[in-house]
Amino acid sequence: MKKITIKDIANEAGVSISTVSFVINDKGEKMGISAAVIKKVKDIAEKLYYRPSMIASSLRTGKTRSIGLIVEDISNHFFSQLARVIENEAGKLGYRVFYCSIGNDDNESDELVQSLLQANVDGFIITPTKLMEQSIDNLLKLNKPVVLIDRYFANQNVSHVVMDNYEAAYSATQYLINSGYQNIALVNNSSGMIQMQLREKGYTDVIKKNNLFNESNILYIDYPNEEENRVSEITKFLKKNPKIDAVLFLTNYLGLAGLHVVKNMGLQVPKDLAIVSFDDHYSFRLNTPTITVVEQPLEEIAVQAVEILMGQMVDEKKGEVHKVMKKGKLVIRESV
Amino acid sequence: MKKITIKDIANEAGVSISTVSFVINDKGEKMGISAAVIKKVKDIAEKLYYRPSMIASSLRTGKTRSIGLIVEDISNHFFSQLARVIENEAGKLGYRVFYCSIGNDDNESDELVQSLLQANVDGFIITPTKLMEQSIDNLLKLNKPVVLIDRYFANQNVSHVVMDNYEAAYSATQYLINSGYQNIALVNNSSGMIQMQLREKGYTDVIKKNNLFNESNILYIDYPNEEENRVSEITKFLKKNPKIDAVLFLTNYLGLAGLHVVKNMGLQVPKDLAIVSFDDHYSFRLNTPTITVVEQPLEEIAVQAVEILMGQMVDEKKGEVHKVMKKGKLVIRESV
DNA sequence: CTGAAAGCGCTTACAG
DNA sequence: CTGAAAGCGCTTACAG
Repeated sequence: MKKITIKDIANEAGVSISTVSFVINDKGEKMGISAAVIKKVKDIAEKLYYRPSMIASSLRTGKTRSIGLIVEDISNHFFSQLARVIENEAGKLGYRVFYCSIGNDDNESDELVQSLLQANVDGFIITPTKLMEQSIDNLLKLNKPVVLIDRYFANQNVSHVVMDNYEAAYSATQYLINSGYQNIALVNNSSGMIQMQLREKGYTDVIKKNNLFNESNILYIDYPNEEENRVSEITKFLKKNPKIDAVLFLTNYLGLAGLHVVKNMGLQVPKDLAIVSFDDHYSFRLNTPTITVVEQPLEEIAVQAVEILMGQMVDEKKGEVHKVMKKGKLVIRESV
Repeated sequence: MKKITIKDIANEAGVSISTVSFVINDKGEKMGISAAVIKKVKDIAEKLYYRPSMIASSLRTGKTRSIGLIVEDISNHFFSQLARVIENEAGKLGYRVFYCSIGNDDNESDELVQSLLQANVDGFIITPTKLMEQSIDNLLKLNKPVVLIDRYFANQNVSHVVMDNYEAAYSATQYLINSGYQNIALVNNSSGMIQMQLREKGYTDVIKKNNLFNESNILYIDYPNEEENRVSEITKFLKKNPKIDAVLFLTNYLGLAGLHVVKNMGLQVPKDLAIVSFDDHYSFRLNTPTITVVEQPLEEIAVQAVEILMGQMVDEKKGEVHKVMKKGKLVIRESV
């Protein structure tokens, strides 16, 4: 079965390929093609199961109707959810999404960008890691629309959609303080990424305001890292600081490691230790007790990121930069 | 910054575009191009940051060096793991992977196939759902390489790589019997897909052999379905059949719903109820007690699926059909 | 109202 | 050892 092209249809219909192209792209009427011809062409296209070649049309127009999505790790629930919503949103608008994960080697991130560039995606949505600032600058130079999500670079003027991390951490910590905890620890990673800094700052500010600050209550876990190491680091940390009565974990995998530790050490939550984690996860809802979390407005973030990106793909709005913050939601469960 | 093409390089180097093309594709030596010219062209390409247009080369060659991957639901851990390994394997061979999820509407599955076809993928890896048999037949007619994973259609002669579901269910059930359980329930879904049938048959055969069969010990949960419904169905089922002392859950999301039920009903595992589930999941390892599971050889399945697919993409092996079964692994934890 | 033709950026058979 | 040219399947400015 050979591939049906626009030419086959033109032959069959006895018209030129231009006419077929106009009809197929629903420009028939605009180009003043007679209703009879339009119908004939459409019927034949259907009869022959004609599928336009995206490749050929991309080559001609320079557009692929696709966007590249680079996330930190697609196997992390947070990112796979995000990806799913983005795919849906983009799909509604007729855009395909090409995913990829940065994985563990930040050095490879520019290669991902290059390969998406080579695939000629029309725009990018990225959760950037530290080393990507340069890659993103390059995209801007190439005039490629880019929207960052989850984090961004403070000194770069690029559209982004993120949660209000400072506020979310501030509220979560405030909630722990209000619940009577006095030695509230923080578990962060060492990535230094801006969203992590802001979360830490939210925690620190409210803790200091309440005169509860204690530097040794803060743990940084190397990033990236394996779960085993996270578990052993947190265990060591809790053993060394027995006065800690609550912990705020700044990402879901840190929180999950925390649950393992609690389990291993036989601690009672929240009696021995209260827990709040950023990002929701299946295991947080299933755990006994269920875990209080800061839920990110994933859906809103994804929807708006796509919207902004689409805006940047039409010429008039090309230069507009939108910086959006969405509020997180403290989901109160049983762990505090 | 304009797009650099082969022509720019040819101009700069003072050679023809053919020469450039040969060099870029590492056919320079074979075509007898002088080492000096090769070096010159390569240097210029690098200096200008030349990136070949995949689109143009695809249009010309008819190959895209990409494969389409259709999974049941990318947000399910099992499938996202599978996707990740497949992406890695394919990546090693210079192939890009386009994912998509069938989601909840089986009727849309043919559209996914069509859109991947339109994107001109060179081959397909699919976890088919019931309604896809026809779509897959179409792919075969179009001479597109296809490898099915996780399940297949009994009457269709298509390459596939699956776990030995019958054996895995048989062993898991045998293990429950050996551990002294007498009223072993089975929770299946109503999809009727072959892997589910085989798992059920493995269970049934060994149960009958031991004279433990009881039809009311088998529950079918509508497919597809929401977690809440799964939880309430399982709850009703366990309440109605109080003699049940062990349950074999045939997928990870059934097992997870089962854990919710156990939690809600306040049952002690394994004292009140022993549990084994198919497919591993983070929550199974974190749960107290940890849950015994049938782990699928994900990595092996993914690797071999890619291997077979690649084989089918070279002409000589085009027609070869490989049907492969891999053994599952019973991971013994604390829930039995 | 419709067609002939150029061109997107490549690859490759052919010629010399 | 290297180049001129055809062609992949489209879109679109131009002509009539």
